[in-house]
Amino acid sequence: MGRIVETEAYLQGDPACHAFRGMTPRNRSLFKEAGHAYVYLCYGTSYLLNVSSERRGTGAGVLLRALEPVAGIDHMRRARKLVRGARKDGPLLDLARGRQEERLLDLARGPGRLTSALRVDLRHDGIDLFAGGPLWIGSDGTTVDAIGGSTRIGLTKGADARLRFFVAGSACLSGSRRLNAKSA
DNA sequence: AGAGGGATCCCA
DNA sequence: GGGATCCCTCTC
Repeated sequence: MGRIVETEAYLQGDPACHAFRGMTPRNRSLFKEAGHAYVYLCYGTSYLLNVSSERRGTGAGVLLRALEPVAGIDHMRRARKLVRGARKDGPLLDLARGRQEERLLDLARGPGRLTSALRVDLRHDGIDLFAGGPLWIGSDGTTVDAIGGSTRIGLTKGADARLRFFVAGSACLSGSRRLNAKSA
């Protein structure tokens, strides 16, 4: 379990949004009612987790880019060591091949690390994240002092839109120092 | 900063 | 069916 500290919005009519050219087999979860998972494989190396954010039929979502680990730290550590050896056809567990222990604050810092730490993959694509399922989002009532904003990371199209949002001052943010300034 | 990695989707 | 593209990560 972790606290979401960094997100990016992908809107209707946004060239960077996977739904920009309409519904396809891959992106169909983005068109679900707000609150459903859209998971896809990025660069052949990382699963990325998004949350659909509009009414059914409108393709838009929010990418979850970083968590501050809260509970289940050991599970995350173990999951993060599997990245290199985890294949569909092979055994999931191969701790001996894992890298060295990772810093707590880095466990879910970055969208690919986040899914790696939580073991999110294509099985979670399309599920309702507010229905008490195996992967879920909720509130513990925590509030934050300030939300920062910046341009989104890793894009060519739509790179100027300031649609990245983060908990100002969090130690668990991905992105550069400059982008993580309160208002970059 | 460079390589790896694999699915996806557009346009022949 | 080819090829550019991609919401990244790790290791050097």
